[in-house]
Amino acid sequence: MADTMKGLSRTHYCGEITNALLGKEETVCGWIAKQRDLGTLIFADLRDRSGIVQLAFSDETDREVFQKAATLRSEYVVCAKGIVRERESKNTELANGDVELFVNELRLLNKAETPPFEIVDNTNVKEELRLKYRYLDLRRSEMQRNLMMRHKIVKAAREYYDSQNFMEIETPVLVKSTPEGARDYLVPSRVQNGKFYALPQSPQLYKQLLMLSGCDRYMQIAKCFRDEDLRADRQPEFSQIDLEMSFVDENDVMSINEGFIKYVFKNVLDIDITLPLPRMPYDEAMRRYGSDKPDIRFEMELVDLSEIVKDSGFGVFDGALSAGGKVMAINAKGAAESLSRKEIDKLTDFVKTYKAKGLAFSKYGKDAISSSFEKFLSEKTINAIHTAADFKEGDVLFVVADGKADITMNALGNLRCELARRLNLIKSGDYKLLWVTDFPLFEYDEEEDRFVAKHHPFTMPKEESIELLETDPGKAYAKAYDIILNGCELGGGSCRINDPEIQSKMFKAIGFTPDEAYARFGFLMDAFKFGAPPHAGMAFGLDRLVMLLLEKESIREVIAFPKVQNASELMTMCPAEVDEKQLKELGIEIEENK
RNA sequence: GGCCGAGUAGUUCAGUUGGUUAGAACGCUAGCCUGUCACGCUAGAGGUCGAGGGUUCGAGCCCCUUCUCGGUCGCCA
Repeated sequence: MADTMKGLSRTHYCGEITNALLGKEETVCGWIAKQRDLGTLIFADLRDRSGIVQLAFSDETDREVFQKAATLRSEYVVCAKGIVRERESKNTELANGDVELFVNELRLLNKAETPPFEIVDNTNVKEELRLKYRYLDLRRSEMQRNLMMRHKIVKAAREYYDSQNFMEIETPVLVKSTPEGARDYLVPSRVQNGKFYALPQSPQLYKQLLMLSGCDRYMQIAKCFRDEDLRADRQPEFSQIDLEMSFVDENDVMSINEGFIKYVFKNVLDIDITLPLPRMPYDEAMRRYGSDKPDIRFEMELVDLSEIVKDSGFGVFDGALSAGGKVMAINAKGAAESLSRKEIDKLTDFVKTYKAKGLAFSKYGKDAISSSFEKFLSEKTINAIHTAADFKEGDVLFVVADGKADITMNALGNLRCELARRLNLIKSGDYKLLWVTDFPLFEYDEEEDRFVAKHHPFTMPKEESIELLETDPGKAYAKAYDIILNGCELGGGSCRINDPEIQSKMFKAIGFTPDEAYARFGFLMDAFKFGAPPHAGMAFGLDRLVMLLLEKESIREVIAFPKVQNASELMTMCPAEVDEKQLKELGIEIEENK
């Protein structure tokens, strides 16, 4: 039979038992992390979310307490009352390693089975097991730290946006499905058989309507859902710091929200961010970094060789250029020694995953250059390439040529980041932020043979692009902006269309007939007839922000109960089958997927 | 849907060319131990080698199928 806490009440968290309390009688609660039985002397480390305190027991004082202490095992739940005293030998590893609690009353509140893995900080247990027993994993101080960091960031968001006159408003979780964009999670309606709600991919339409309602400045810590495949930084349900503002343009939105970033970094990490953050148009980001989310912690920019190798007579280059593509390079400075021929070959496979057909290289070793392509080029061309790329002894030059410029840039952009990892160009604790602006309004969807909105169909085109909506949509640019932290998209937003005329042109450009547009977004189009203010907004990926501030590789480390790659949750084992009765009520029959 | 990687005591791993009874460390159990804190010492328990099939005199190891987890491409307005 377990003890109760009757008559005892916790006075401090374990980590709060310090030498400031010497000589005082205090009561602590928690889980046994470790017990060391020396025969007539027993020590036990007691852990709670604040840290650890050492409990000490001697058989010379209270025989009963001592015998109980001898039965303590890992993860037993106890409450202990005792006197704070100095240790005879100190533990410098612990913040409060100079004191211990000499216990005179011990309550065994609950026993525990031996846990499937040791609950220690530097664990290397497989993540699968950690997730199955997530409640045990979360006992680890590292995970407690992660959750606390997340809490602090959410708190900072509420504080900051409140100080800027934003109002937190909840929007519905059961919403109408809008087939544009990501796949929706669907929720069947029982009351209306055969009909479905969707879970929101974002509160987008509601927050725009709140602007129309005169709320002026809205924010919400919003749960969002997308039924797409997972990645290390992508979960099917995730949280956004979502906001929208009226009577503003993109400059106002960027300036208010970089203020939030500054506030978070100062409050959570005590790091000063210099404002305003740099801004870079999308086209420049692609040209210089091969990415719309450039990591500017390191150089290694793309070099366009297209002009230099024009008419070079080398089939690979000529073919790419005549198809309208680009020949571009990056110079891995000083990488010649660390990159073997074998590793360079592996990098060829790496760029192939981004649809590049191959990877040409030149390696400038000691006094000699080995190259996969220079033998096909004239000396003059070779020299021009070396000059353009600043190719010197010790460098390795990588070249990609493709008939599609996007493929060349994307492949090199990803290669650039991969090389930075391999060559250790990225320092821990380095945070580099920027805005990427002026995104294309549309991208062409080959499969559907039509333009689709790159951001979403309520994004305001740049003034000079409005007439292109009807003539040449592919050349139109949007009043959209992303905020990038260390090569990761931290958030993004746009100015929204508040003019019904522009909105209908927009729908037309993405191939919606007026009827189709009305069927999907009629409520919004109707609303916009009643005086929609100019408005703009954005959303931050909360999980990603926490992940980046903690320098974690996986978003799962900062989510209490995350899902794994096949979108199941290993602790509760959902999704799961449901009762026949439940299905019947909903009028749903399951058909086996072939 | 495609590609790549991993799966061997509770945990993390080793396991040679296919060859005797599959090992180590930590954890766990028991005993001893007065200042430990990665306590120490002694002893012990613990294995469907992810699963199924095949090749072989013989499979943890080779072949096929499959499951699980991770990474990634597609996908993610």
